[in-house]
Parts: sequence; structure tokens; C-alpha cells
Amino acid sequence: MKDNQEDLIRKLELQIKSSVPGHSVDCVIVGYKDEELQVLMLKQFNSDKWALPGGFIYKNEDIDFAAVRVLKERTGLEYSFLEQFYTFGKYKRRNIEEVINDLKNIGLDSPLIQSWFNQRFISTAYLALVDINECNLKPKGISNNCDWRPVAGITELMFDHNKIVEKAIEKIKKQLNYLPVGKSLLPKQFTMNDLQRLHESILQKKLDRGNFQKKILKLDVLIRREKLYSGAAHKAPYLYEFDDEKYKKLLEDGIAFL
Amino acid sequence: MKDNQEDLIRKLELQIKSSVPGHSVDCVIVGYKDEELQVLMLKQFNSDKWALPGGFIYKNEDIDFAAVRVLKERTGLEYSFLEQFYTFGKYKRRNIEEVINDLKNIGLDSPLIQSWFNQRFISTAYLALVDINECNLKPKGISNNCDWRPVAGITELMFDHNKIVEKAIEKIKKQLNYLPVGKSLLPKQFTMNDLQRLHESILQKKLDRGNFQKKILKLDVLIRREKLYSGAAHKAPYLYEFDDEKYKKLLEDGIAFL
DNA sequence: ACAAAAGTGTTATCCTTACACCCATGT
DNA sequence: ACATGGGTGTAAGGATAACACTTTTGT
Repeated sequence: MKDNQEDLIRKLELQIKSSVPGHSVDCVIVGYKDEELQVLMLKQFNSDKWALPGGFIYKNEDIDFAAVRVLKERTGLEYSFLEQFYTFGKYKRRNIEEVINDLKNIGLDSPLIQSWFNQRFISTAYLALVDINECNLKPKGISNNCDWRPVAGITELMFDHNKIVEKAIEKIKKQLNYLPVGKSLLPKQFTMNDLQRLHESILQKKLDRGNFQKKILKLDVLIRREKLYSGAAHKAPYLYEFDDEKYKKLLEDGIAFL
Repeated sequence: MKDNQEDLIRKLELQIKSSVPGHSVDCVIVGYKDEELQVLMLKQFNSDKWALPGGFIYKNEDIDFAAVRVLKERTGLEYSFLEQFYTFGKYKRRNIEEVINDLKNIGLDSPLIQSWFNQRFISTAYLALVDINECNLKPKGISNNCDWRPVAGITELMFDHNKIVEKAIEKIKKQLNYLPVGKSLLPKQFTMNDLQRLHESILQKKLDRGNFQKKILKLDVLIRREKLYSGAAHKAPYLYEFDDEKYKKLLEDGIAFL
């Protein structure tokens, strides 16, 4: 137990020494489960508050790649939708006392670590859209707890992370207008109803069934597969999947669909 | 002359000491003149390349405010459209040798200054839309030249500034779909033709005169004023100005007009 | 009178919206 | 047979795009 702690301290110090000071990345990793958007959150430092997964930027690393690294570390995913969306740089965005306290509580208070976390940090935030079923959550390093939290039920987070999540969700809403986000958030095959409920849960409003279907199909990015017999007492719905070719083309052409 | 140089060095060193290391802001300040979008650019350090106006972030200053400060320093404007749009953090985004060389050439090579500019810098970029007629350009500090450059004719800039400008222009195009940018870029009063040409120069395509007029007027944010007699041999056009109240409301409601 | 550009009108077409209708399925 | 939800159809209204017509102005 003691050794483990020493190990952690040495590891963290090593990371600190090879990272850019004063700047971090935070990832809002969004998935979809139980008909709700979910954000991957973790409890760091034994804190009582949830926080976004984040990381430091190695001295010779592009910040975009730091975000890719964080995403992979937490979910195991290598390729996924990932996009920078805002940089949070308010002078007092972090409550430093809180951090130092948590560090002490968990016994990670070497001088180097203390002075590192005592800095002002500017954080660049990234939005990732992932298929939850493909994620391999692994609590790592100083965070002992890591789980999906429904967007609607998010309470007070660490620092300014509530604002970060808020801005990320806004971003998704806008994305929806020119990007069929289902490709990233749903499993490979899904029913039209699945897709509609996803859109409804993002837009927070009911959509007309018939019109939704027509609109999506007119985009010409879906392939209709065999029917899904769910065992329910009604017509079996078709399964759909995205046509990779056409999806790619849609992205390139940057076509609006609103 | 020597004293002046010493002064500059001391001033710069003072600024360096009170700034956050490794992070800067760059402003793409966009105006409209001669039927073209124009970007405010400057020649720093006697370099042969143009660069965007930028600045460092004081240790106790929000980054947003650093951008406000840069905008004011360069244009004299206090209130204007100003929005963060991207953070550029590639490891090798700046050619450090180039900078050090320029610093030497101009005689600004104290050890502190050298080591400061020798750092990796991550830069958060802001887009400002301004009315050129209201700007008071003032070359200041280490930059001896400062002027409006037409977007179309921009050649090779310092560092990754070409990319920054490119992304800013993309942003404006998107803005145009839900924000009548004329409010920020045109003088208080203008003709419908002025506004149309502005839109055309942003979208890089011709628009139908009749349809444009109807579309804009339907937005219900313009007030029609007296006619403008230009002395030309044709019907005099009306002057228009934005209705501040309705414009504000439009922004709040976030109404799309595409 | 005429050219030039401003303001307004007309029409066909497309897209959106609301809702109705029929179809397949398991009980 | 029937309730349930899936797929498709229709008609009204609104937006868009192309283009024509009328008006005002200085020469």
C-alpha cells in the first residue's frame, strides 16, 4: 500500500516534468444509453465531486493529440469523433485550495506535485461522441471511480466543469443540424425509432415520426438492412446502418440538414 | 535612440514577468473596405512577414479580457463583436529560430526576452468584427507597421497565422447564416446594396437582388431611413440602419436565417 | 427619351408540417 | 379480432429561386 503510493507519486512527478505547465485538456466524452445522453465522469483525488477526464500536454505533443490520448486512456477508443470546442481561461476557474486539500487527503503531496497543481491552468476542451458499447472503461492513476452520468442529472462538478459540459451539449445540438450524430453515438445497426429518440433526447422535444423518417432517408446516408423481430406485437422495424462512403461524402460536402 | 531601445527592453521584460508563460492570444480583427473583407495585420520585429496582432495574458487576467485588451490596443475600440473561436496548439506551430533572429536584428535580445520567446506557445484565437471607420490604428511597442490587408490577397504570414485567418473566415461564413454581420462591419447607415455586396464578398458568390432584399427585410431588424441621393442617374436607394432593440432580440432568440 | 439601378411582383418548385391511412405482428 | 407500433401518403402552408415589371433619377 505504501509502495503503491510512492509509485504513484513518482509516476505523477515524471509526467509533470515532461508536461507543458499551465495548460491542460478536458474531454467531454458523450455516449447514449437508456434514451439519454451520458457523459463520462470521474472522481479524482477522492474528491466528493465528479470531474471530466482530462490530462496534461506533453512538451513535444500537439494539444489535439493530448485529447486523443485522454480519450484512449479512458475508453480504449482509438478512432472516434473528436473535436476541440472551446478554451476555458478564466483566472479563477479552478478552486486551488480544494485541489491541494484533496491531494493531501490522498497523500499525494510532494513539493513538486503541490506546486504543479498550485498553478493557474488554462484548459482546452474537446467533445468526443462515442458508442458506449465499444468503450472499455478503465479507472486509472489517481482517479478511483469512472462512470457514465446522464446529462440531465448532473449536479455540481469540480471547477468550471458544469460550464464545460453545458457548452459541449450546446455544440452537439448545433452539430445535429448538419451532422447525423447517430453514426458516432449509436451501435452499428439501429432502428429508425432508435435514431429518432436520440434526436429527441438531444433536442429535448418530440418529433413527428413520419416526417423524421422521410427527412433522414432523403439524406441518403443510411442503408436498409433486414428486419428486426423484437417479439413485440407489431410490425417489425427495419434495421439501418450508415453507409460509410456516403457519410464521408456528406461530411466533406459539409451539407446542412436542418 | 539607444535610450529608446533600453526603454523597450525594460518595458517588454516587465510585461513578460507579469504574464502567463506559454500561452498567448491572437486576434483576427476583420473589417470591410473596398468591397472586400480586410484583416488587421502588422509587421513585428522588423520581420518580412505579416502577423496577426496578439498579446500575452497577464497572470491574473481572464483570457477573454486579454483579447479585449489586444483589440483595444490596436483599434481603440472598447465594445465590438469579439468571440473566441479556436486554440492553436501544434507543437511546432512557431518557427522559433525565426523569432530569435528577428529579435536579434532589432536589438531586443536580453536573456529574459530570448528565453521567453524560446518557449513553446499555445495560442487562443479570437475573431473581432469591426467598422473600419471607427478604428484608430496605432502601431505600438515592437511592431512598427500596422494596416488593413484584403483577405483575398494575403500571402505567407508568420507561423501558422494563415491557418488562423482561414479558420476565422470560415467562422464568419457560418455566422452569416444566423447573424446579420453587417451590424458590426458596416457603418451605422448603409444601403441595401452595401449589405448585399458585403454578403456576396463573404460568401464569394452573387446573390439575387430582389430575393436578398426580401429575405433581409423579413428578418425585421432594419429601420428604413431617408433616401440617399448619390448624384447617379438612377433611383435613389433608401438608407437603412439596424434596430438595436430588435437586433438584440434576434441574437437572444438565436434565430437562424439561412 | 433613355439608361441605369432601385423597389416590388409573379410564378414554379421545393420543403416542412400535420395528420391520415394501411400494414405486419404477437396475443 | 385487435391493439400496437412501423411504413407510407396527402394536402396546406411557407420558403426559395428565377425572372419580369415598374419607378425614380441624371444626362
